[in-house]
Amino acid sequence: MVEKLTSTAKPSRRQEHKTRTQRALQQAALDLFARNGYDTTTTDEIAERAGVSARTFFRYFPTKDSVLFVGEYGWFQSLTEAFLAQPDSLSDIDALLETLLANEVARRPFQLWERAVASSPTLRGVVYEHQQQDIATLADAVATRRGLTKADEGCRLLATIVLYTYRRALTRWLAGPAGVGVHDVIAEEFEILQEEFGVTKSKARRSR
Amino acid sequence: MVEKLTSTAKPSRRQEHKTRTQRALQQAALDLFARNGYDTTTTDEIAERAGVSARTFFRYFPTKDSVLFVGEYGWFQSLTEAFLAQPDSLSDIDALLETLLANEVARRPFQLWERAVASSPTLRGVVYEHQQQDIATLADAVATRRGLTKADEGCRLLATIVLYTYRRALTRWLAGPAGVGVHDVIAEEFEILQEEFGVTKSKARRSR
DNA sequence: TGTACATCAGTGAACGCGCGTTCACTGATGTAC
DNA sequence: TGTACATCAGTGAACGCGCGTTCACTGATGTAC
Repeated sequence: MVEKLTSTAKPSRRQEHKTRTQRALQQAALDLFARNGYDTTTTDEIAERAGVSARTFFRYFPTKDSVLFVGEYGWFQSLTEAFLAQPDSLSDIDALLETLLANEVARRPFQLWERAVASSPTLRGVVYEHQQQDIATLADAVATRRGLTKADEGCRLLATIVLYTYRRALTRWLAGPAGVGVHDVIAEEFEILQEEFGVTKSKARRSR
Repeated sequence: MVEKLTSTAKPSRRQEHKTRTQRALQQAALDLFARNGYDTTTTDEIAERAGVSARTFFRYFPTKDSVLFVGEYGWFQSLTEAFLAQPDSLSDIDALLETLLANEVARRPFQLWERAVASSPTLRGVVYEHQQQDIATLADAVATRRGLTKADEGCRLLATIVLYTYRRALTRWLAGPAGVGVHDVIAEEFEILQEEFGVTKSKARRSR
């Protein structure tokens, strides 16, 4: 019998089924939240759309909002690692810019996600907290790159501003026409940053 | 009979009583949220502490969270006006810095507020939305100062970064020892901004 | 100033609703032999 | 390969809880005369 080999071990039939159920719940939640809004969507609806009983939802997620965030770890971690892998010749800001430019973002899922989050203060709050976490993580990475043992306020401020600028770029990208690449918007946003604050001469390329 | 004159007209006994009740509810909510957390505080408790029946709470506030935000308008509006009143000789950033330095913040109430907001994602989300509003308002003011008819992305980015930097300063001020003035922390924060991003030579004064 | 009526802030009780929990159960998958 | 048992994902029903609403009422304040 041909056995499909996956990454580490064979996921048992049970495990596979569990994973499928979880994914189905998450996808159903994302779709419903994006379409109808978080507050008007009940956990019962999500379960029903995922083809599973209402009770099952809470076997996978402790709270209604957590359905959007389970498994969301790691992506920022790898972004941070990519940042630390940038050549030393780049300034911190340029290294950050390069890292962000190299980061691919899938438009459609991101759009659903943004809509879902925008539909509820609760979700916005949770995302905000994650952002604070991300800022702290990035600030530590910047500190490492600078040879500091611990992030100082400079590292934190830099991380804060760069991440909010990045977020602005992503939001503008989503709001804009579908043809434009993320890269161009990010590059443009960092050029504006340079113009407004006289950022140390960066190699940010002229877009358009 | 001596009549106490207030600002515009005589507030009737009824009106006075209403105002008192509302204030009592808001104060009770702030105290309880800050002490016990938003989620573990019930509207019944708030009403009880304010010396009023449970039902009355919802006569004043449509939702539990709105108790913290009613009457919160205007303060940012006047900050914006103060910004526009700064002399033209100052650069936009310096004008913003001057405005923020001149803005007095009462430590204790602000501390309660921060604790309350920190205790719940829902409140964080609402505050975040208000921040976005404030950023848009400030961006328009910057546009006005620049003689633009409408805020462009430069105005918006500037407003975003300045407000987040301000917020960082306030947070650090609260976390620090009680003796330090807000002004010093704000000035220091903007110096760091200058160092990190090479902001156009500003007259931010050395503190300490 | 005094009386009669109108308004309206506050109350009490009952209810709907959705999140999240508890408990006893079913049936498919996995394992021991 | 086949049988007996163990595990565990999923289910159904009932419940607690707090937010927010509805309705009929009370009693103090305000107003007309």
